[in-house]
Amino acid sequence: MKVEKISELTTSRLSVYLRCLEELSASGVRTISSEELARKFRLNSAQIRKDLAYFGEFGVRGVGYYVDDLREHLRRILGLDKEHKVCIIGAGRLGTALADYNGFKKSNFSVVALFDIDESKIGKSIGNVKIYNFADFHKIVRLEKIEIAVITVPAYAAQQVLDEVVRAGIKAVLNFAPVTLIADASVKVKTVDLTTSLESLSYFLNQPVNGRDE
Amino acid sequence: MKVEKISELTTSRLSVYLRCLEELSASGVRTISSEELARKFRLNSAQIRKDLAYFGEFGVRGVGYYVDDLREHLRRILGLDKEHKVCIIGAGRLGTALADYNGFKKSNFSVVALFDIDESKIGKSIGNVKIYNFADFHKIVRLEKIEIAVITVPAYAAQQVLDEVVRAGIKAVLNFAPVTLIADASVKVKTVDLTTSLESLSYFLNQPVNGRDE
DNA sequence: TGATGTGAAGCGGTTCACAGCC
DNA sequence: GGCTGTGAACCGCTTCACATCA
Repeated sequence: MKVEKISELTTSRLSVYLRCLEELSASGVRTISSEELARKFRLNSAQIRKDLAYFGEFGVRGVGYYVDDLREHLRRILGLDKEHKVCIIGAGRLGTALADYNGFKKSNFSVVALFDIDESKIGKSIGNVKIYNFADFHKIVRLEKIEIAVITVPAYAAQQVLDEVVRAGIKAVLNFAPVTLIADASVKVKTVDLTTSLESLSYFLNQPVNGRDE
Repeated sequence: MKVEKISELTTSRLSVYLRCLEELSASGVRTISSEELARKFRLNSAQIRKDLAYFGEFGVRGVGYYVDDLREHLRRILGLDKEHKVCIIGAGRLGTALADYNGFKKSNFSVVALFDIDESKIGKSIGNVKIYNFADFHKIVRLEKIEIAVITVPAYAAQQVLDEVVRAGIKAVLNFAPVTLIADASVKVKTVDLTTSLESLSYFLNQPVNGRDE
């Protein structure tokens, strides 16, 4: 085990490993070697071992890893053993779709608020999630102990929204607006840029040989 | 100019550069140096020059790049000078949100079909986009000349859907299902994994110092 | 014996620094 | 003089290969 800075590449893979382990656990597998895990899910065994070794010695030589044990370790490492409150800013199509998406629940994320500035939307609900006035953002964040913000507003408004999010003390942001956002280094902003993803795909459409899933 | 394999990192940045140039062009800027472009949009000037140099010599020494000229070059390189037909498989919340999203139009993508297997959805429309029976997938792909597929079905169905997509001859896929998909190397699959993105953010919530937008 | 944990090598991408050209 | 295009240096991540240990 090392004391190094962990890259986002590693943490993303931990999330993938966790998903694999959940699948294995559900189908009754008790132990698995890095080799077998790699073969089953198209990963690299050395990378699995190295990623895990950043955080401890979870394996048993000659045996492999205990599936349920490792799963719990990963959940703890990723901070998924505690619930995290999430808000979504921008109650458009994408924002409401995400608010309604059940897939986050098993990771212990719960969407507790939507925000918008459109009077006609404020006060309504999407599923159990109420749409609040963005003017009340700070208050609701404090009240609900929101830790993560998802930004689904138009590009032109995104930086302004992010500034407000940072001012409210939120340290983790998932941004869907197709712009590069600037924030203090103490705030982790991850941008999911669908336009860039598609445009990048478009390039490879015209190439003789293509790559595969990454 | 080199003849090398272009990485997805490069093509993604080209998409970003294009967006920057469109903004500059709209505000009347005629020429720009890589240095200034980098400063304005938080990029790296050497990287801009190197990325562009893979495709030609677009700049003028002592001057910089002609904004409109470079923009058109990038549009052509990314294949955005021609329209690309897109279909979305899975007419749930996310699929319909994407079908209704206008942001792709200016990149010359047009969503021409949604697919589902749910009888109650088939035949309906989201905006101008009709929901078809997935059983008719091959026929509609051929008829509409669809080149790109977006997968927004549940995880358990995604691989099966991808296999069908590949069989229909589609070479570019954007996948939102939280699973690693396996496809032939001639097909480019890009996965946008929201669960992994959030779980990765969750990790950084508990860390003393965090990174910034990447 | 068999699989982990890990130093070392390898590789790809980024940044530097400057020759070359407008 | 100023900025591009690019070889070289650098850096970080991935993969290899093996000493180590249950």
